[in-house]
Amino acid sequence: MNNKANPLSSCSSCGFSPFCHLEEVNPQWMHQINSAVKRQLVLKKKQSLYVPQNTFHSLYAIHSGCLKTYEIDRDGNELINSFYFAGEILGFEAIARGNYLFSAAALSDALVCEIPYSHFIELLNSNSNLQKQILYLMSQQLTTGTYLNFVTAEQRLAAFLIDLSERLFVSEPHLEFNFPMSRQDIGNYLRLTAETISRLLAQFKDSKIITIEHKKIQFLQLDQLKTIAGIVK
Amino acid sequence: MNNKANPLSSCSSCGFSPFCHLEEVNPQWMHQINSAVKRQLVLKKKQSLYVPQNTFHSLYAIHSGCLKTYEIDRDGNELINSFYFAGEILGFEAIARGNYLFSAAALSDALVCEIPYSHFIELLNSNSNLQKQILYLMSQQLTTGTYLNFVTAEQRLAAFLIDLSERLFVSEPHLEFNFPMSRQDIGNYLRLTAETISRLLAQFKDSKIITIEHKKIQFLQLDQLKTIAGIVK
DNA sequence: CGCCGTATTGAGCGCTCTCAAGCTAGGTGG
DNA sequence: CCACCTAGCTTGAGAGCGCTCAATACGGCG
Repeated sequence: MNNKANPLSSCSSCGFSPFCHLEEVNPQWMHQINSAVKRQLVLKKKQSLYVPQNTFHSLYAIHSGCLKTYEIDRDGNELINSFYFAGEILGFEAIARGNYLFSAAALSDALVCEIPYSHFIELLNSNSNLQKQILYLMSQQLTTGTYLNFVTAEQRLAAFLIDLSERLFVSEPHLEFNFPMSRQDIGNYLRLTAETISRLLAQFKDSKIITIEHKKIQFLQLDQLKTIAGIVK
Repeated sequence: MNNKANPLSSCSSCGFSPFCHLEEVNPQWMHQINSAVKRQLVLKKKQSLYVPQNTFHSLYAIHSGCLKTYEIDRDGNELINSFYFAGEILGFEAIARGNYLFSAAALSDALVCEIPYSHFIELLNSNSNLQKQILYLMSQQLTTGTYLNFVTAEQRLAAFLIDLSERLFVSEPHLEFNFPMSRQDIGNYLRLTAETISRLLAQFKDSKIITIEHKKIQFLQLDQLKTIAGIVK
């Protein structure tokens, strides 16, 4: 892993900025947050950020790029626990155990900010608004990926696609985007095979619900997709 | 929901005490925690604690009994999100959204303590050790129920049984215990049918891995069960 | 251009579901 | 105390969804 000489220039370019997403960006926070970041790490595609054997010391905020956390089961299957995109934070699950539960690896070239847990705690103690924000973020993580709950493959994939479109662009959801991960990764996440993902995408395409060409997907009927996902509201 | 006249007498009888599990019980904490609890609620079996439409105001600590959180999908299936046992806290997932994501209902007669979120926040601000403890608890919740990850029904059930035995008795895991929930509930949680649960339990029994009679289960070969669950270490 | 990882597509199998019938335990009322 | 009732559990037979295995096509990158 490479260290960057100049850690951070501004809050807006910092992956730690989700702390600030919900409220007006506060110059004082910016300073506090920036000082909590130890260094930025440049990750090449497929490069590992941490493995379960590593003792927990730091949280990581994603500045740019995508990562996955995963474990390998007894039979050699890669079980992806979660995907992480720009502005999201990895490592919360390690607080309780003292070591990382999963392996984390980059899906693309990525830039992540390391936040030592001790700095993080100090930061929380110094600012009760940040504290609320952290509770908010952790709570949010408790609610993400709930589509693994769903029973059928169709439902899971539809819900995943919608979630993906919402998380890839924090500002506004896009109807068209590129998959940051392979069919195999999607399958490893949804507990389906790459073949099933491929077949389902073809099926959605035949039904005119999406267009898809390689990594590029476009939603033609978002409502229909939501119906399949079981998001009724 | 009934209100009790006398909210709390001592920390040891309080469901909020998981805050204190990890470190020496501190009299000062006890006082702070007890004052954060608004009231205790007595729940009858099958009674509802909250539904998704309810605005989020409070967290709930389970003093005694068991609860489940669930949602009903488009096709009418009850998807259980999580089970909660004595000493565990419900509601963290609602912090981000502002309302509860799931319905919560009692699996048995239960006693829960209501902790208004505003009290909770004050409590955190007043005590940085409690703050660490909360991060610990929320982190823990990020790591529970990971066996839904597993692919085969056998694996999921084995992992569920082990987790259950560890969570039902905080002090020391028991090899023998009674199921607090029905086969149907287990199935609704693991995304399997009650019939499949029944068949798998019979299969484990035939393999001399467990004994089972109605609600009473005993582990004969915990190692074997762990192997099936894929917990290799 | 040629290579290799990734994606698509097809055929057949197996695990889990569905549907259905019988069983058990516990509760209720006479 | 017993007959009955009901919800939950068990067990069986057949169907279907998603998996396995395999062949082929595609595309990025040297």
